[in-house]
Amino acid sequence: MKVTIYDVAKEANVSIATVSKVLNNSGRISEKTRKKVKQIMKELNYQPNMLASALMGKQTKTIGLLIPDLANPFFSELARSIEDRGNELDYHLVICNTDYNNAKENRYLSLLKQKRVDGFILASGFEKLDKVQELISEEIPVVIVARDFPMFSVNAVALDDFTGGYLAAKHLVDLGHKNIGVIARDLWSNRERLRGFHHVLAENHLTLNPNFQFVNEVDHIKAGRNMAAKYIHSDNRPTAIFACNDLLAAGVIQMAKELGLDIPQDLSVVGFDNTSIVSIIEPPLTTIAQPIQNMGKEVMDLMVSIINEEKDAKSRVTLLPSLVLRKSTKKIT
Amino acid sequence: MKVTIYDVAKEANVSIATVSKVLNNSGRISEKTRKKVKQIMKELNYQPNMLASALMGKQTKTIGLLIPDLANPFFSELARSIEDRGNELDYHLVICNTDYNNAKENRYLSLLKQKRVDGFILASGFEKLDKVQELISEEIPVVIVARDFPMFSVNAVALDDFTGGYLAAKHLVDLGHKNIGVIARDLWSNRERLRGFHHVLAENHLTLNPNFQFVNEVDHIKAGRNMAAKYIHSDNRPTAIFACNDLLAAGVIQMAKELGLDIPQDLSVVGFDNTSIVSIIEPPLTTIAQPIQNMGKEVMDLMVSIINEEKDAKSRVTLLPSLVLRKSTKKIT
DNA sequence: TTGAAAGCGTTACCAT
DNA sequence: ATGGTAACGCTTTCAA
Repeated sequence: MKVTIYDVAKEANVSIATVSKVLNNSGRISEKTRKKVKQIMKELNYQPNMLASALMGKQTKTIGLLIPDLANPFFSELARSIEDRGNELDYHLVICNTDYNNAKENRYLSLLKQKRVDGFILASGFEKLDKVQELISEEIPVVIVARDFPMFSVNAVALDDFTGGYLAAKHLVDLGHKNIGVIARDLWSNRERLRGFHHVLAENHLTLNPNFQFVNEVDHIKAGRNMAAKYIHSDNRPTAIFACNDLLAAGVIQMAKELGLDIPQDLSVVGFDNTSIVSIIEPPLTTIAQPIQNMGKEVMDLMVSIINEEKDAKSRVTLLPSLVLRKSTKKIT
Repeated sequence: MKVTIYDVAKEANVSIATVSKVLNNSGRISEKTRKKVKQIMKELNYQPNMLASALMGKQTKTIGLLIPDLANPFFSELARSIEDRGNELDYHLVICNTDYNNAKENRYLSLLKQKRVDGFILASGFEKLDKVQELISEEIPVVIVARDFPMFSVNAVALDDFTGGYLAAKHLVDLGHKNIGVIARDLWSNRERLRGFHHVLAENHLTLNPNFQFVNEVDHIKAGRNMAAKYIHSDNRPTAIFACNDLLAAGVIQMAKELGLDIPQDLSVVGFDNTSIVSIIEPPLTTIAQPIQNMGKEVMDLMVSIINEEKDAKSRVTLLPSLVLRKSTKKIT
């Protein structure tokens, strides 16, 4: 059967208190007994039961990660980088796919709370904030990542989406484009990107292509294709399209090519995220890069520092996007 | 503070035993008290502590998933499908990236054992099987997925890799190719695919392009590029390449195009996995499809049935790959 | 139908 | 330096 501290204690002729102390390097134990106990633990292949110690108030060393969709490269790369840092810091991740579905979000939150995770990293939509609010009032550590809630005080590491949109628009406008379409889902971050985008347009006395509207298909590639077709078939076809993520951009490029357009000659397109698929796309996609690795590290570090109460003030880390030039945009002639 | 069964019991004027019973729908409780207790639980917003109940021998409802790399589309899609099924069955997933590194694998195993996960789903390499063997002898449920261990009796849901290789070779040979290159990492599943591949070649008195050798870069796209360059520059250039995953194939296509070859006119390429990136590749990739959704469901179902001891005999589910024709292969002329 | 009490495997305080 | 023991929050007999 499972070996417990009792077994170790008996075998080593000490009390369980002593065993517990050598386990945690706490209290004062003579070098001699420490050696002996450790020895016995090896022999018996003793594995401490974390459930019991967590029940006594210690950490579970487990973080809940709520993410919209692991099959989306941006999120899987983000999850990967968070897990990497977690591993270094000895935390495990319970990863949950929410599909931006509020009911799923809430269900996961409540279930993981019952499992007493040490904290939550939220990368999901959470258009309804009440449950998140609840976590906070219960003093459960929460960090938001890749999703901003400017209206409400919570720890977060986010991208400066406004700047992202700004950069994209600036690049396109600098290339001489005057009729630009945008493709985006109706998410907070995208509204920010649009704000940045509009800012540049306004500076240049330009306006968005009037066919713009938010898309809502879950399959991003398909969404990109459909919206691209709509833009291309309209009687006032844009010369450039800014897609709010790389998958959308991939769809745009696909459809544009199928409709006989040359990228970037007939249509410039810039994506967002800089996931690993950008180099697969033909032509390689010019995109606004999110520093995914960094983001993962920052969010995990922030989480852990909150858990350890190293900082009581809420803090917010904002990372900057950057423009990565490849081959999908071109100066207008 | 945290509300426990004691609080609920007190408030409802019953014993904690009664509360526990209504919680688990066990024992016989009068409808009246059941109602009352449930009512109080609502009011107090009582959340049962799973740590405590797991400590008493109940399940943790958590499964450890060891996977090589979440940033690889095949694995993230697989993880996604496993998690989906887990969610339906009320299990959470702790996801760990192993990078095919045996030390990491073992470390995760031991840590998750301490957390008393109900079982392990292993999608990682595990070239050293001792720790897996150990799990089995400790009667901890284990299922292997997307990775076969024919030599050793363990529950598994795997792809018929031999058939996968067979299908790829058959397709290429049917198109008239006689000089075919292969690109693969040295993994068990790839050795099987090669076996199936060779089988077809032998049937047709053909032999593999002699420049073949296993690759081992971790960056698959890069690996595909490098190996493709090698094949293309050799003085006996293959007319077709079988890449053992889609990423590798993407690299091949990229490099081939950079070197001025037309796909599929000058070089046919078939991939493996049928991940979502295939439709982004130009031209769309002909590939051997793994039924990823199915695989995720099967593995989770198998896991749960083992946990619930619905089957004591080891079982092994083998799924069949299929050829998906797209535009990257062409009849030789 | 309900409740008392004995665990589950730890930690931590207080003695010794 | 070491050990006894009361928690932690729950489940599960066994009595009542």
